[in-house]
Amino acid sequence: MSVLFSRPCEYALQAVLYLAQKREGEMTSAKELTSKLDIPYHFISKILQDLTYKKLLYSQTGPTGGFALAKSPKKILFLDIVEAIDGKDYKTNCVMGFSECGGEKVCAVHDKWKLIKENIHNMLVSKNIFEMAKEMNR
Amino acid sequence: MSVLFSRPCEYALQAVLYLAQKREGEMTSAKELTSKLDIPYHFISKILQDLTYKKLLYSQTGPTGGFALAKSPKKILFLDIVEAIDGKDYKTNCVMGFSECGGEKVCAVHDKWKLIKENIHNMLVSKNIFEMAKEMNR
DNA sequence: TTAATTTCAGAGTAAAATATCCGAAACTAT
DNA sequence: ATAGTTTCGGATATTTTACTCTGAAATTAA
Repeated sequence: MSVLFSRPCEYALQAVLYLAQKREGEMTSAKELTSKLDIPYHFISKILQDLTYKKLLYSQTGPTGGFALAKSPKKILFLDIVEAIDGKDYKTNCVMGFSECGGEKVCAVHDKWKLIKENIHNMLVSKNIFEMAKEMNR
Repeated sequence: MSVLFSRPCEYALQAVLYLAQKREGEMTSAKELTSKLDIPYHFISKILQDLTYKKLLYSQTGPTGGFALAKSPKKILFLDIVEAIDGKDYKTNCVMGFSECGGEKVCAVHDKWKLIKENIHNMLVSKNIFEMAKEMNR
């Protein structure tokens, strides 16, 4: 089902993008996220906790509590989320699964895949999530 | 671990590329493939059977038996293998996992991802597996 | 201070992906 | 014919990923 990123990573991207649409500092509960996005409650909760632990989100318990971005959405890139959840695997692993590929020996599509990876990286850093959230609102 | 294609698909690509290095018509056993490539015996066997069922390989039982490409490696593309095993998911699914993305509404990186997908497609069709196998031999 | 609402932490379950086993059928060579 | 070697088909097992449950701790407001 998922293409390039893990399921938790996809959910994290969706959630962060949702939070980026809120006014700065406003708290959003896991409950709201689960109803607006189509993500199981306990699962998104875990992911949000994880992002909080990694300092990308800020959280607060109690009523009026919830989650918010830890810093301005203008200063957060897609790449920050992706690397927090999935690490850098997509950058290092051979697209054909050859374990040797990368050093001395290299697979048959290594160079082409390298270019594509650069494009992907570019996609992840070229816009901040504030701009992205704004785009999606239309 | 795997980046873009499923594990079985990665294995299939490796196996087919190995077969493409053989002279036309020569049979190769699952046993040989499992020892040359780093793929579990029973698993690669299944994948080869699957590719045989899908007419990409030809097979024969008994000693001297094994698997061979069903047609000339000059007429087989990477895309043929990928679509046989994984289908077209990477072409249709949203990279952020939004189920609505694609029709009316569209996600924040839809256009960029579309370009990348075109690059990937290009990578899968620009060379046939005969050329690829030749390259990798050096 | 109590009840309600939220996140937190850790364990548990379910489903999907990956890998294995086994007995049968097909083929080859002796 | 028979023994050896291979693929075939279907079931099973294992591992990883996705998802859930439960009880506790923090916060808020009445």
